[in-house]
Amino acid sequence: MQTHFTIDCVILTFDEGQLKVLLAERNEYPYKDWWALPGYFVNKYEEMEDAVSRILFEMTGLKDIYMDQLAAFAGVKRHPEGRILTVAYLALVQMEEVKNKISSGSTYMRQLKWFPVTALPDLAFDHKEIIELSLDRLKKTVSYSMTPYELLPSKFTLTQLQQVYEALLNKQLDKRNFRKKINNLGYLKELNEFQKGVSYRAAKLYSFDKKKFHKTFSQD
Amino acid sequence: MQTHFTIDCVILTFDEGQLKVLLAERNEYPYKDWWALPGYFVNKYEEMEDAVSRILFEMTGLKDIYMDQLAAFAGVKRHPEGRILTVAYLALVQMEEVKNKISSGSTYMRQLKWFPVTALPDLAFDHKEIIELSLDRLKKTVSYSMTPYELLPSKFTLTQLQQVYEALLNKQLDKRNFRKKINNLGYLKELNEFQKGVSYRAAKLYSFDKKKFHKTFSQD
DNA sequence: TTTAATAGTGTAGGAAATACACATTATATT
DNA sequence: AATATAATGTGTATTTCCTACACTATTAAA
Repeated sequence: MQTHFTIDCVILTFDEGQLKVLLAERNEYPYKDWWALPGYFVNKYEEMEDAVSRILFEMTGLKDIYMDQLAAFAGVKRHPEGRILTVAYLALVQMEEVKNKISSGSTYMRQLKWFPVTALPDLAFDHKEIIELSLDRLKKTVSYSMTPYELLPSKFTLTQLQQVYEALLNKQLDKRNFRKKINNLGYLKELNEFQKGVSYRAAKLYSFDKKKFHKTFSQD
Repeated sequence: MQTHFTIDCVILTFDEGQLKVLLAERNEYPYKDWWALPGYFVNKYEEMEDAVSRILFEMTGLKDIYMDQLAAFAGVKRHPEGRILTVAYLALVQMEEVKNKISSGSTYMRQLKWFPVTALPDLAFDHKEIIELSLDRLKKTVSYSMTPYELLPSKFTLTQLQQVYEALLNKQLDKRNFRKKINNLGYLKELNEFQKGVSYRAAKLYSFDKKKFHKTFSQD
C-alpha cells in the first residue's frame, strides 16, 4: 500500500529574548487560512534530503541550512483525504542571517511570520505536536553543545547567550555561575566591540570559536 | 505523489555479555535469503503505532513491547522497485522474557536469529545503517536512564549491569566507581538472593526500583 | 587443601556545581 | 551638572561529584 509523503520544516530562532518558530499561512484546503509549518510534498524520484532543501527553499526562500531529522508523523486522521506521512526536520537559524531572505515562493503558502513558541496560534494538522517535540528534543541536547550559538547572531553578549540557555532549558540561571561555566568551556572569542544603541552600560560582544569547539569534541 | 511505507524493528537485548540484535532471514525478493531487520508494510487505514505492534507480532511473535521511533529512511535507491519509505522503531528487551516467545508468523521471513552487534552478517537494504544509528542513539541516552535495565533480566548482578553500560558506552568502567555511582542513583533494590550455577563466589542479585526512578525524574 | 575465578569494599585528591551581593558604567532625565 | 535608571561585571566558600587505585573474601572444582 502507498501513502502521500511530505516534509515539514520546524525553523527556530532566538529574537527579542524569545525562541521563535517560522510559520506559514496556508492558501489551500484543508486548513485554508490556518497557520502551519512550511512544508510540501516529496517528488517521486527525489532523495529525501534533496526534498528537504528544495521544500525549504520554495516555502521560505532559505538555502544552505542544516536540517536535522526530527521524526515521522503518520496519523491516519492527520488529513481528511487519508494518511499523509510527514517527516519533520528541524533547523536552527540566526535571525540576522535570515530575516531579509525569507519569502514564500509558493502560492501554496500566503505569508510567513515568526511566532514566539510560548504564543503559538492554532495550528493545522498535528503541527503543534511537532513543534513541541522539537522543543523537547532541543532541551535534551542543549548543554555544552553549539545549539545555543546557532540561534544567535555571530556577535552576541553573554546575557543574550544566557537568555538562550534559559529559553531552551526553561529555567533561570545564575549569572556568575553561568559565566564561569561558559568561560571554562572556552568556545568564546572575546571581541573588542560593544553593544550599541542601549541606554545603559554596553555589554562586551563575543563570538563563537568554532575551532576550539571542534577541538574539544573531536577527542570524544 | 505516493510512496510505499514500511516499518522496520530494531530489537536489542543483552546476552552472554554482549549486545545482540534480532534479525530475520528473508524469503522474498529482493534480497531473498539475506538477513534483514524484521519489518513489513503498513496497511492503508492503520495508525503507525498500531502497525508497529502488528508487524512486530507477525514477524517475531512479540507483544506488548514498548518501541521508540528511531528515524525515517527514504532513499530512492533503497529498493530496486523504487522508493520505500521505512520508519525504524527501536525496542529493548530482556532475553529471558522473550527467548521462548520468538517465532516468525510470516512466510515472508524464514527464520529469526540473534546476532551480536559487533558481528553482523551482510544486511539487506540500508539495515546496517539503521542498526548503527540505533546504537549511536542508545549511547547518547544511557547515562542515568533506565535504558540499561530494559536489556537485563529482572534480577541481575551488579557486574551484569556494568557490562551493559560498558557495551553501550563501548568503554571499560572501574568497578568501585561504577558501584558507587549506581548506588547514589538509588534505583536499585538489593535482594536477598544470589546468583546460581556459577563455579565461584555467587554475586548478590538486584532489581530495578521503578518507583524510586520515577520519583527522581518527575521533579525534572 | 589448593587453585581458580569472581565478588566486594574505601579513601584521598581534584574538578566542577552551587549559593550568594555589590560596585561599576553608560545613558537619559531634570 | 547632578541624579536616576538599568544593566554589566566580578569572587569566595561550600558541597558534591569524579577519578585513580589494590587487596581480601567467598565459592566450587580439581
